[in-house]
Amino acid sequence: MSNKQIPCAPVATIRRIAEYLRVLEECDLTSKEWVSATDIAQKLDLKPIQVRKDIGYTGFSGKPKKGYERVKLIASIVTFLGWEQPNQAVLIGAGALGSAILGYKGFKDHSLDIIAAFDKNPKKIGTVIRGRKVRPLTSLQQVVKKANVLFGIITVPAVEAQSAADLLVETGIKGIWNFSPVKLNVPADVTVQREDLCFSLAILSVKISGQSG
Amino acid sequence: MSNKQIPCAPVATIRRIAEYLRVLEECDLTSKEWVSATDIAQKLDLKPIQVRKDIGYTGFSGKPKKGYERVKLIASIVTFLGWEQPNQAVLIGAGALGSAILGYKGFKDHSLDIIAAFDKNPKKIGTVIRGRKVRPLTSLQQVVKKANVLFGIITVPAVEAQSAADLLVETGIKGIWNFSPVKLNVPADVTVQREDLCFSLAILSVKISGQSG
DNA sequence: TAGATTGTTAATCGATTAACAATC
DNA sequence: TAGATTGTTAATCGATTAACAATC
Repeated sequence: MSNKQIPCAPVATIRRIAEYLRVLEECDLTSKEWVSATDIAQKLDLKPIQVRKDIGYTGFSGKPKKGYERVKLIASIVTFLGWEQPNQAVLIGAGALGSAILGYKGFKDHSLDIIAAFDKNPKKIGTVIRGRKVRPLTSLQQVVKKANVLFGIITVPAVEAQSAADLLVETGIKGIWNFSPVKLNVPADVTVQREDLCFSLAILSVKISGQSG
Repeated sequence: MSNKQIPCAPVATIRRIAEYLRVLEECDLTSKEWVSATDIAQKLDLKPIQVRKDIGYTGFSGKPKKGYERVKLIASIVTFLGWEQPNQAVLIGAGALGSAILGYKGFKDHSLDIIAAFDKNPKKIGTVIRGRKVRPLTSLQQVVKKANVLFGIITVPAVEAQSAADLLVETGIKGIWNFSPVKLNVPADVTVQREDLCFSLAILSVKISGQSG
């Protein structure tokens, strides 16, 4: 009965699960062997029922009265997120934002390893940014094939975003993390995660102005 | 009858409306005086009914058969988003990410004007990043009061995020754009927009791995 | 006029929340 | 044992989609 069908988790659930992982690794809870949905919910202003439902999507089971075995729950979430082994990625666009992302230490905790940076600007090629040598786009295909690269990160200006995406698609990559303010055109089997600051700014703007009304 | 009650728009609607604005300003449509929901939907892979419903939240009305008057719709969206006048913001944390945000040209199109940058590092104070002099946190209160600052942007490391938020709350600011991987503790009347890369990474990871299942 | 398009009201869909039996 | 907690099944809530009358 353990091969129960687990339906695909909603995006909101995935976000929360990533947050549970962080809470479970916080020092407040590291001393506990068992953690309940109530413990987690309290730290995040959520309702215990939601935490339980979310954890269900990972396929992990707790024990009535005790809760969830902390270490095993962490392992289950890590598996659910696909963060067991380091995941290789490449980055296109070694500008200010690209550099910031290359330098972000936090990704190590999420098994993300940006193995190479690419840029079309000849002046940048060959320079070293955050420990990675910047390479020409012509070597993208080769690098992706050689390492087992899971997805590409696009941090180029708007006008160059689509062609960067096209190059990534050409390599056979199935995921793109898009930091440019452009809706990319890609085949249906390629997943794009948009990180468009304009949207967040819009939400914040409306919420703030709405509060006075 | 024009003082009809418009309910608060869902977050997903706000995101899409920001995207409609971009489409309406694209060269493809600038020649058109009238734009229909179908026109917009087609450009974004959405259904016309959703576009019409969303536009309804802005309070703007179209004309049967013709569609929406393009220039007026843009104006209505800009008002809805609170982007009529430049909105002042301050930024705390002049590191790599902070610099990238300070240098992002696209914000001009969204009426965002980051008027000042702050940092606690004495070595950074006084230096100029992307045209803004970095100031000490002790002058935050004064700068916020003098200008009409709408919100604060937090780009400090995780451990400093909460104290940065506390300082912003102290100034009376009602909005925070939080780029740190920390859930901030703020009063109920302060809006926080989280920009946690870890969440997006989680979503992308699950979607990619899920595709093979 | 006929057809395209709007905006409203109703139906559907999916996510969140509640209720509750099972249980260590 | 009694009480806390899980996981399932049902109810509620809100967003999306459909249906359709109104209209330029």
